[in-house]
Amino acid sequence: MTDTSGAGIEASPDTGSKRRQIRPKAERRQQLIDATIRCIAQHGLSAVTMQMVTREAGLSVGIANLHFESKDNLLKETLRFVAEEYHGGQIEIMVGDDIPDLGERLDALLDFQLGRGVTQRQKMSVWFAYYGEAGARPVYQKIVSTVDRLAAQKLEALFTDIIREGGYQGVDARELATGYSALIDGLHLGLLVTPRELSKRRARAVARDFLRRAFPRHIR
Amino acid sequence: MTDTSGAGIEASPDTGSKRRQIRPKAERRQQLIDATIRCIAQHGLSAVTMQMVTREAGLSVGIANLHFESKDNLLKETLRFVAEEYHGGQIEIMVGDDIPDLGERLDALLDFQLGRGVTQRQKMSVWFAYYGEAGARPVYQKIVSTVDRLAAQKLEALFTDIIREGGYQGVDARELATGYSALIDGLHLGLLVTPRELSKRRARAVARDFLRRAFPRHIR
DNA sequence: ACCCAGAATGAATGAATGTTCATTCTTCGT
DNA sequence: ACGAAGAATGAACATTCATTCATTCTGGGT
Repeated sequence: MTDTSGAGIEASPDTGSKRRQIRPKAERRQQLIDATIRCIAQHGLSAVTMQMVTREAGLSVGIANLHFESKDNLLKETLRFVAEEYHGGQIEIMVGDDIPDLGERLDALLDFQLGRGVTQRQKMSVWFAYYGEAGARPVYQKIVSTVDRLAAQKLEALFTDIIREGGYQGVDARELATGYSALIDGLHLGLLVTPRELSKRRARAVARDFLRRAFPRHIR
Repeated sequence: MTDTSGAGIEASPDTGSKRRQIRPKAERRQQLIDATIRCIAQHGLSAVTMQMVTREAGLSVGIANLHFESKDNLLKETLRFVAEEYHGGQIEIMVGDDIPDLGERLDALLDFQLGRGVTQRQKMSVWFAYYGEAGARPVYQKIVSTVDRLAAQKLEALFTDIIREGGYQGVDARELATGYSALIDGLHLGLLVTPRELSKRRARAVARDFLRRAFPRHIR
């Protein structure tokens, strides 16, 4: 699914209609999660309040505790959603046979990781907001590492295939995969914290450089 | 005070002394910043309270507002301290003439970045706690990018020297420096969030691999 | 010995926030 | 048409936290 489009992340609440609407639980949950993402991106995790989130979603305060038991739980579920969306997208590219050429598949992966628009910046903010708390919250650590480990395995497998196909010598797939993942994370950080110094184009160039140096016969 | 609650990793200053001590302002400020670092590492930035910090420091609540005007300011000054300590250490290694050999200087830099001092969970936690909020707080962004830019310049200069000395062809110092910095940041993240998957030793190996691939005549 | 500048204290205050729940409203099956 | 199930509301409540400030205490200078 190439179109994730952020579900309703950029949509604003219905304007004017004051009428109370009844919708199924699953839809409200997603609506609240989307609002939470927007709030975290705009105000930071530590400044997010329930009132803020429910107002952003165009709903009343009580509803958050109706569909999620607590604020803690809402934040937890929001992290789970973002983590699964991000890693799920990566994995789909890596294991899918849509792109038979391995070099092109690498490029598609890079596009997904560094190529998106404004929505991606929101997700990045959320991502690192949780990372910041992960040191003190085992719950967050567990959610992230679960999906992370799977993505790391798939990346290592992809690299292994590429190494075999290209006949590259003296290269360890696991070590390269670790390095590439860390590089992408670091570039995301740079884009978030020092956007003035690091443009998206330059970030892509840097990541591509890493891959080219490792797999010269596959990239460029 | 009742008890100085040795929860902190670093030993607290005076244990058992209930007597009120008068110390110069600068000393108290540092004491409070240290306590703030410990609290953020243990409980997360969003859970830190003034009461928590002052108790950790073995002082009363009022003192924090005496030496720093507000909680916001205390957090800001703590970030400034951590940022300057980290980047200052790097810069000292990069520009100092203590190590004339450029390859060895690179190794020393790597030691500093992934060795004991920095990779302590405490410092890492603090670092990324602020990164997480930086997307929504321009003040944090500015503090980090100010020191960050200086360190990036020094790193680029060091890489330029190495490229000249080694006669490496087709390598851009600026791009390499950006990549290396991002890689180090990403590895720190991995050490913090998924310590089970990424050991300190492996992180060092990955970073060294990056450098070796770029400067084969200087590393190993 | 004695003073006093200013360092340190912590109970009190008021604002902000998460959670609850009695009540209202919508929808859908019959 | 109608009633029940349950979705949605938001005022009220209890708690927690940053900040204040009247008061106490300490140590160096005289």
